[in-house]
Amino acid sequence: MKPTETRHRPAGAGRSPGAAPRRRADAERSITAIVEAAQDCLAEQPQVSMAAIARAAGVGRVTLYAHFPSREVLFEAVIDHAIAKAEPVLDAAAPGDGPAADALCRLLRSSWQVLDRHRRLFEVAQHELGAVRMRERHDQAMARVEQLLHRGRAEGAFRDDLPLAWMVTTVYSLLHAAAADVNAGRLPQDSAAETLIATLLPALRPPR
Amino acid sequence: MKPTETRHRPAGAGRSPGAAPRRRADAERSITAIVEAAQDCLAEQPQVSMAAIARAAGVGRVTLYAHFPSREVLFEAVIDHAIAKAEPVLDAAAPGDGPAADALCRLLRSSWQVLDRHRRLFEVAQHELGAVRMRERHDQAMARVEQLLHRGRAEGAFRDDLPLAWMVTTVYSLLHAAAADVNAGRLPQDSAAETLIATLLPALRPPR
DNA sequence: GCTAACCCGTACATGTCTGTTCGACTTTCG
DNA sequence: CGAAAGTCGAACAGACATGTACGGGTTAGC
Repeated sequence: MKPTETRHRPAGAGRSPGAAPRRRADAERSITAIVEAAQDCLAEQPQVSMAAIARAAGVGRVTLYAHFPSREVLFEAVIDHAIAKAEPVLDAAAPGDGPAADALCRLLRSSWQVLDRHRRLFEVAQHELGAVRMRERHDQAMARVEQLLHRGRAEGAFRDDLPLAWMVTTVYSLLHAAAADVNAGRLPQDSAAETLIATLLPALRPPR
Repeated sequence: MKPTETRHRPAGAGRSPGAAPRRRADAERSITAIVEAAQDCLAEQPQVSMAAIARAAGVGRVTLYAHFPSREVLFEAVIDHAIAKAEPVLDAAAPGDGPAADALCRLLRSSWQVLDRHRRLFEVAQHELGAVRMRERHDQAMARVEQLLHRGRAEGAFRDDLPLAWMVTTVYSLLHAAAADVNAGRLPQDSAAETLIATLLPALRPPR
C-alpha cells in the first residue's frame, strides 16, 4: 500500500477540489529511499527501529513518519515493493512453456535470483503483519510452482505418490536453504543454482 | 548451564564450608516449570517478555529472576534442557550400524520425533545468544547426519557429486519444512515421516 | 515446630521504541 | 521570485521491557 493514492499524475492535470495535493519530487525520492533502506534493514535484522531505518535511508525520523504513519504501513509498502520487482522476473521464466522439467529449471534459476534479497523479509512480515495478507502474497508466488508441478505430474515428468502441497514445500524449502547456505559460506555462490536443481529433480521425479 | 552447580546431592551429605547452599524441592520445581514454559513460549514467539514466561510458568517474575539473573542465562538453560532430552533419542537410532540407507531412515524418524517442539528454538537462540555457542550445539546434532552421510558416500549408498555440507543442509531443511507443513495442516501428521523419507532418499542417492 | 529457604506483589530506576508536536529551514515548482 | 510542500532536530508522552530492592507470607526440611 502506497502512502497516498495519488501518483504519476500528468503535470498538466488540475487537481479536483477535495482531492489530495500533488506529491513533490523530493518527497518521492525520500519515499523510495525509505522503502529500499527498510528492505535492506529488515532483511538483516527483523526488529530494526524506525530510527535505524530512517538513518539508513539518510532521512530524518520525522520525515519517515510523515510518509508512513505507522510501522505496519511501512511494512506493507516494503512487501509490495519487493513483490512488484519480483513478479516480472518470475514471469520471464515462462513456467508454462516446454517440457515441465526444463521449465522447472528455468523457474528455479529465476526464483534463486529473486530470493537473494527477500529471503528473510517474508518470514519477518509473517510475524509483524497479520498472517492473512502475508499468506496471500506468498501463495501468489507459490502458485507458479504449484501449477508447474501439477502440469508435470499429468505429463509423467514428476512423481504422483506424494501430496502436491508437500512437493511445493520441498521446492521452496530447499530454495531458502540454499540461500542460507550461501550466506553462511557453506555453498559457493556460483554453483548454488545447479546444486539446487541437481538435488530437486531426483526428489521430484517419479521413483524407480 | 544450570543456575547453580549443586544438584542431586544425597540428603545426608553435609555441605562443604564455602559451597553454595542446598536447593529446596519447590525451587527445583519452579526451575523446571520456568525452563519448560520458556521452551514453549520461545517456540511460538521469539521475543516473549520475561514477564510472559513467568506468567506461563505460573510463577512470579521476581522468582524467575531469582533463578535466572538474565535473559541470556535463561536461554542457555533452555537450550541445554532441550539438547539433554534430545540426545538419547537420537542415539537410540544407532546411526552407525547397518546399511547407510536404513540407518538414515531410523535417524530421520528419531529426529522427526525430537524436532516437533524445538524446531524454532535454535533459530531464535542463534539471534539472541552469541552465534558461537549456538553453532556448537547445532553442529553437535548435525554431526550425526554428516557422519552417516559420509559413511554412506564411501559405501556408494549416497551420491558423491554434491558438497557434503549441502546434503546435510538438505536433510535438516526438509525435516524442518515437514514439521512446519504438519503444523499448518498441509501434511498429515502420521504420514509425515514416510513422506520425508520418500523425498530425501532419491535426492541423496547417486544419480542415474 | 522452628528456621532458613523460598515465593510473591509492589514498586522503582533505567532504557528503548513509538508516534506526535512545534518551529525553523530548504527545496521544488509554477 | 514566491508560496506551497517538504524536511529537519529537538523534545515530549505513553507504552513496555529489563533488572533490582524491600517486606510479608509459605513451605520444605531437620
